[in-house]
Amino acid sequence: MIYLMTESALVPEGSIPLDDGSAVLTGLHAQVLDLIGLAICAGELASGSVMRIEELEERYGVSRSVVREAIRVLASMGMVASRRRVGVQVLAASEWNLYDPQVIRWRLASPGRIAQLRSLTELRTAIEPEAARLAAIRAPLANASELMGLAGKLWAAGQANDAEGFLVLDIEFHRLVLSSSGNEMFAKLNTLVAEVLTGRTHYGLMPRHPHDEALQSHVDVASAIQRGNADDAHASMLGIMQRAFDEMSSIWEHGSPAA
Amino acid sequence: MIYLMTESALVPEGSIPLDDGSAVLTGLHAQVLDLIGLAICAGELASGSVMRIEELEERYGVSRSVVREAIRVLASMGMVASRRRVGVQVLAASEWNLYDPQVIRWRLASPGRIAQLRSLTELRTAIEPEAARLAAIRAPLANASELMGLAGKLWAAGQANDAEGFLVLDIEFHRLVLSSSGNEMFAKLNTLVAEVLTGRTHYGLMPRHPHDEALQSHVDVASAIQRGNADDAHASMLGIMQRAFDEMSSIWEHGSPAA
DNA sequence: GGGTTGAATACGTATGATTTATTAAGTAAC
DNA sequence: GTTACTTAATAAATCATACGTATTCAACCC
Repeated sequence: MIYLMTESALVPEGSIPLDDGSAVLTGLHAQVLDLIGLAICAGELASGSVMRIEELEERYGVSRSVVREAIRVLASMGMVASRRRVGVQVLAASEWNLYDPQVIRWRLASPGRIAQLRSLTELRTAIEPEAARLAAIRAPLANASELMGLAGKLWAAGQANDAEGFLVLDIEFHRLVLSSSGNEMFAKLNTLVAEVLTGRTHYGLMPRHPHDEALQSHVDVASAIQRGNADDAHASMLGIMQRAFDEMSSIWEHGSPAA
Repeated sequence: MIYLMTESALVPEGSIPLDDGSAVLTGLHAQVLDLIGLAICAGELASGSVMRIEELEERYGVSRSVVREAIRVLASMGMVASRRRVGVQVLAASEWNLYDPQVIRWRLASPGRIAQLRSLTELRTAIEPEAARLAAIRAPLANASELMGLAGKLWAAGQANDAEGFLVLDIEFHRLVLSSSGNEMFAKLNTLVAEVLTGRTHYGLMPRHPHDEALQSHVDVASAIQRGNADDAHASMLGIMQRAFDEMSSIWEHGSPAA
């Protein structure tokens, strides 16, 4: 039997994000959902295996309603399917909603996170240069100025070897580019990008010291957006992406971060 | 009070896709979820408005568990948040999981679908050329051959003015390119692309007769992938995307499909 | 006026009863 | 032996109800 935390008086139900990227799960429903989701993504509950509601009630020591609600959410994520007279069946990974923020977090917390970071980085290579191009065309002046400011601070944090500060600024920079694209679908990928940046930093897939060219490219992106030069913005962002991909590749092929 | 269909003996719980793209919703849970989700996307339930569980029970004539499970799913999609002593609050559209297939379907069924098709088409412009590039590098020979076959049939269907046949083949062509990219994140966008292609056809945002260049571009993409020429595959797919975007733009600016 | 207390409220959780779809075994007919 | 039909077992789906618990709001006191 797995014991779960009871409600605290401090926070509303659901998940409350913490500064370090983790979160407190309040409410039995959210906790059970998290445990089952993690177990599936980690492969502990293999594709095809079935479980009964009653079995889950006992395992987690919660009531039917809590389990059922968690199962419904997992079903809407394509992770399980529940069928009468059979039980709750774990579906193949090809069925999962890989763009669901919760699924992304579960997979990044599982073995196989490296392969996922590779997929996500490839996705970024397609998205972010195009977002930068659109931002150069559509971004309000205020956003462009803020991007310039962020690029400056990012440069400073890189020079000062301030890894944590760098990460926060980097996330904010890319978030602002995505939202400045004026396209809701691009903007929605900001959580995905933030998870990738956090993940590659925490799992040692970044060079210990950011390369000067990477820092300069961020300035170039911001400057191109401010000038309204779409092609330059695209090219500079593409440079950032390719460098990020190469850095990750070389590190996971050689084992440890380069200097 | 809204009356819902009772279970039929023909199909399992959940949603069963139909040939025409629609689906039968079996199970009270799925029906209630669909009704509320649609109402929110259509703007009938405005952002910020609150409803009580009991109120929803009465409106749909179902029990508490059914309503609660639907609400939990909507909460995981970022569409509502339920807070004690307040009720269930509809969240702003900026919080919704726009990549959830169900959310995409609800939004395409709502007014404002044109704006969404525009966003989605812009997203395709970023994704599909890159997917074609990767497919040229990674696609198994069998996939490349199948793409060539599809491109041929697509060309024939276009010449024959067979709109329905064209749509089916077009969906299959783009699905195969995405999955041949070898990237799970790209592959997962096949439902999104299928929805866009279906939507723009059914809402009259396609030219009545496919342009010859568009048909030729599909052949070019398939051929480039088979030759392993990444840059050509990228360029040809980009051509398809830009033409699609321009066609949609000109139609919704002038009102009716061009010849 | 500001902080504290307390009651009202609506969600959260637990549980038992009942219904319904589905599977699989058993049976009869061919 | 295979097919078709019937029946029983099973587990999810639904309903109904009770109780627990956080949050809000207002009355109250200092």
